[in-house]
Amino acid sequence: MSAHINIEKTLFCGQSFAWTYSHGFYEAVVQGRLVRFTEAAFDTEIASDPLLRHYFDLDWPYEEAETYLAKLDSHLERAIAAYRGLHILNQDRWEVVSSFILSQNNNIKRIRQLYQRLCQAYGTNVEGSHYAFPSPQQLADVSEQQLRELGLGYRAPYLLDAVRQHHLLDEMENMKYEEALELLQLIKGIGRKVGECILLFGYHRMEAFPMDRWMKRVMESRYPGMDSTYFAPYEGLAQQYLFLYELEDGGSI
DNA sequence: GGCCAGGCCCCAG
DNA sequence: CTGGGGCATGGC
Repeated sequence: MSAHINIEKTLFCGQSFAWTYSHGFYEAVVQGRLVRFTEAAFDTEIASDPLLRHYFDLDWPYEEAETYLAKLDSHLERAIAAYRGLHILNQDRWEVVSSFILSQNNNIKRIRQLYQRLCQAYGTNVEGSHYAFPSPQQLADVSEQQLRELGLGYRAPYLLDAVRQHHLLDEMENMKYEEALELLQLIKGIGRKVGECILLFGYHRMEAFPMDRWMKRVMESRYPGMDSTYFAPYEGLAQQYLFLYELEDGGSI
């Protein structure tokens, strides 16, 4: 019983677009291999694997953070009660960068579609119908027109600019937060919000606080005049709970 | 059939 | 530096 992780919410809360769920199996290609498991098998098949332990972030102090955040106010308390065990994954950075370039002015369902189409069109086949997300090298010779035909729309040139500048992603390891955010924004199509998503979901920077349309609604209605520092040092986790709660519960109660 | 989506670019002021 | 129009696409 390693994990009080909430697998369904963690995989489908809008941080990763790689996962599918059907006939009781969660499936995705992670680090080049097909990962497929049932809820019941998580502890034996996933939690025992060092690489996947890291991917699912099973060794970060979530219980401590949940307890702290739940005491801040009743809205957070409800969100945490509803989705307790929501983890921030340790995903591949390039996949996160690409995913959130696709995310702008888009909805989660369609981001997932575009992500999967890129995998099938340009990624490596891993097993059966499962493909890895294409590397920068695999996308290097793809044209803007080809990406538009996949449905990326005006985001096509943005992804290509990220391909060209993907080397930037290795330079931010120990950079200060605002500095890393500025560097990311050298890539076309990455602004503050997308940059913060990348730092949270790709670099596990918990001080990140992505403000999309949903989060603006939450902040205006529940936390007027306040900013992310209220949630420190767990801004990123608080944000993800509040985002999901707003998205799924319509900010009710 | 409009409205909306994990926004950003670009250009006026 | 701030504000707002325009933007591809498709789900609902």
